[in-house]
Amino acid sequence: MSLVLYNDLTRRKEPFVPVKEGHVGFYSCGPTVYDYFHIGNARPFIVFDVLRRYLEYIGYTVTFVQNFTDIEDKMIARANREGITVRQLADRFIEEYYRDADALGVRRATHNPLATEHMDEIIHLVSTLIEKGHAYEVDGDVFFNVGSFPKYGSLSKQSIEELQSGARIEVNERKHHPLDFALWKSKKEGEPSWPSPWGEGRPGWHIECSAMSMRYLGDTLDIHSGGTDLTFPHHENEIAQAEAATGKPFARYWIHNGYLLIDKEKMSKSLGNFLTARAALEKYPGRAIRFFMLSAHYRSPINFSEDSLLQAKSAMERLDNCWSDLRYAIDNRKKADGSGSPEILSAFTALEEKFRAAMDDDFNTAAAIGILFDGVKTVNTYLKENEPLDGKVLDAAVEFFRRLDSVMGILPAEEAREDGTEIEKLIAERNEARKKKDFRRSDEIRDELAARGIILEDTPDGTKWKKKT
RNA sequence: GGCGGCAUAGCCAAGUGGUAAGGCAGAGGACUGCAAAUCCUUUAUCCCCAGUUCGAAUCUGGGUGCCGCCUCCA
Repeated sequence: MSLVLYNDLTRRKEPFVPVKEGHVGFYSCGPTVYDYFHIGNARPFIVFDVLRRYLEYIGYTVTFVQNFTDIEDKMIARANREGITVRQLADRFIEEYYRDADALGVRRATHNPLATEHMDEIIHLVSTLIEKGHAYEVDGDVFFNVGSFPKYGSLSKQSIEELQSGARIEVNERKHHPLDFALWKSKKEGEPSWPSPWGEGRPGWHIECSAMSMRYLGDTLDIHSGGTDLTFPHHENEIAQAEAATGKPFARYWIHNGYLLIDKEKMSKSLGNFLTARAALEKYPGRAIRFFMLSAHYRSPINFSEDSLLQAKSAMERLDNCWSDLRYAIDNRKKADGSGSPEILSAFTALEEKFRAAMDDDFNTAAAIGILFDGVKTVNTYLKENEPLDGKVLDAAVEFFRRLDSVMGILPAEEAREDGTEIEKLIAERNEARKKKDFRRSDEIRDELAARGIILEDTPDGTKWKKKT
């Protein structure tokens, strides 16, 4: 049993074999930091974070690189509009990116390179392309010569002619061919620029990813990922730039996540039908959003809706309840270290194997979540039907969830237990009242706590409390 | 015009040849002072048609519907 993933290069599932045994170089296209990212952008961040975690879970050392595009038309436009520099704009939204990504449980990348900090690599790559006859300069602009790269179109499975026939590209007479794209743009009034052999200017959008990915991961990456809308032209162009320069395969596996739809339509900034992740996070817990994203296969489209998010939230709460019941059992319920109940221990082992099989099959997170819930059922039933509880089983259950969650990242963070002295006092008072059958008073206390977001549960072993999600 | 995706219960969603995971919601029951949580029971023949096969949601062909890429876009 080993990892198989769907490679867009070949349009089929392939066994995963990295260039260097035991190591994975993984590049994922990151955001242009001109605004908050929207919930559709959040999908690749979350989904590829899980892929990265899974690769680590099965033993790989992963170098995960995700860029920030910090120089680009929209950056310039917005900075000008706000009367700040492009640098200031980038700094601000990089910070905002981290804030939202953190809230969504996305682990920090190994490297988050910035285009503006890799001008040497970019210029060097452009120069190489010119030297090798794959690019040409026109008055300070440099274009990639698509005709010089026969493989062009191989990722999107389109020939140059086909791409061109449907194209809605503006005619630019300085280009030799309509599909030629800019590697370097000459400076225009009011734009930041960098010196280059072709004069002052700035890089085109596609070149940074080729330059920076190779800078951190070598000429051949193991995995390159991004949203499916990047397949053409962005990724096609990345391949052309990199392979024309190095003569080596640029990335072994190309994986693209499906769109997030809203009202059955693609969510995008240009359509204006977007919801920022920030706004979504004000409405739903980050873990619920994450759960929602993982509840479908990463290549399928998913539809974002109030209802979907509420469903995800309820489902997540079932998981949370089980987890907190388990912790409560360990802290408060009598336990004995017994034989370890072999049947249950092996049930956990079997479930983890199923989890692995699901994830090995092109990262089937939806199936993986199903297995997580099989674990929930196993634990709940065990907690209900066994007395005394066997410490070994409880520990195995915790271990099971911890291991799976190291990949999924949807369980609540281990937070320092907050001081519950006052809550405990009220609970004691309520239980006194209950003993005297003064249910009016006891319900009053329960309502009072509920208003503060504390939910009580009366169990045979006493009253437990938890905070509302 | 070229390329691609999707169609599974009220809702979300796995499953890609052997008689449908999981979750949400609903119904009934157990437990509870009442709740909450939990457990038990219960809810589908897989868009349509034709074909291949002993056997198809799963393969083939033809429809229908929805979505996307070919332009900045995750």
